Amino acid sequence: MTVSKTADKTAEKSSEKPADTAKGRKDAAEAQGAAEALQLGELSEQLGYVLKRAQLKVFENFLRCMASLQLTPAQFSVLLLVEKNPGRNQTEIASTLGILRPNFVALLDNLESRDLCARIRSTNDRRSHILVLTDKGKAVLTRAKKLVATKHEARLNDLLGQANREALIEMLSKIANEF
Amino acid sequence: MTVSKTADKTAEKSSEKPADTAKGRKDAAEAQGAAEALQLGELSEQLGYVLKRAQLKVFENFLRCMASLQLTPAQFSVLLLVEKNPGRNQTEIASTLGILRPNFVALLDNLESRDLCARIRSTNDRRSHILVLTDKGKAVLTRAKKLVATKHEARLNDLLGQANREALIEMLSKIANEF
DNA sequence: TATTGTTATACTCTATAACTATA
DNA sequence: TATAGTTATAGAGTATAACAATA
Repeated sequence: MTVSKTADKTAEKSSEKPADTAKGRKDAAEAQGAAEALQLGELSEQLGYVLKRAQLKVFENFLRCMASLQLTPAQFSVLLLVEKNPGRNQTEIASTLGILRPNFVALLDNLESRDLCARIRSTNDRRSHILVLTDKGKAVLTRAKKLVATKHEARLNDLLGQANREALIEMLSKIANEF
Repeated sequence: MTVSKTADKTAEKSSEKPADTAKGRKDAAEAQGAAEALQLGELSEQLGYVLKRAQLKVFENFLRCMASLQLTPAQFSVLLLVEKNPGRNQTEIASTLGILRPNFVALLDNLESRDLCARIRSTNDRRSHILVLTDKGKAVLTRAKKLVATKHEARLNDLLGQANREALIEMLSKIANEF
């Protein structure tokens, strides 16, 4: 455990943080000695509420599965997108992921400092940086995909079943794209 | 529009913020002149990715629907939980929602300053504050529920259908509770 | 003049430590 | 000694403005 959820600053600090992000919430829920659980009531039917709680759980599980590679969901998504779209610049990769250009700089600094991807000055337009995966980046991404498939997705399949998992992702995509 | 996503500081500032949280992301995706969309590839099958994007969309829609009442998802969840569980203290309400006690103080200060809920010193244990909704709080919550039902949930039903919406919430609850 | 990458900065959310008043 | 509410504070995430280099 002890996954650094952060890890985007230019100078990485792989210090043993006191806890995964999960800890705080868990503490919050377990602090007092279980004095009769509260009634959630309509809250358990609120889409936003269950969506947010589910998202937190999924990200926590992702971080645990990726602990050996030290990849956050955001970093993994960048690597996936750069692999699938080599030759694109920072603006294109960032905006596709909903990351603002200023915030993408530190994230890329981190990946580049770990030799997972590289900025290449474009010859066509010398303002832009083309992004590519390094050999190490490709290797790490391959291992990351395997971890996601065997640990992360497998867990979800156990919980929901293959068919439900696909239906879930389809509905979430629809919400993300059309809501 | 111009919903202040924040609104938790003790002294509320209902200044016209430059933009809803959504704007930044939208700008990020539309900034450059649509130079051939990128391939999402495996990203569109990643649970965490679609979950996060869907959650952001749902929260944005929630804020728009609640603009007239100026209630955030977190504030709405507190009002719902206090209504359903009157006589509970701050620690119990906060921990059930996964909010840490220190962070719950400003949130409550805001609701109390708007006369939506009240802290009452417990007679049994003078350390704790019992939480209750004020009459105004009950009235606002009633209106909020109607807005959620007629605008927010209705939108989701249009998009997915009633049956799918229920299946979605059930799956998300399962993930939130068992993943 | 407009755009790319960048810096600086601010605000929100989340997290921990430590104080106070009560128990 | 332990707990409830609180304060102070720090770290990530996310947002905007503005600058240098380039177009």
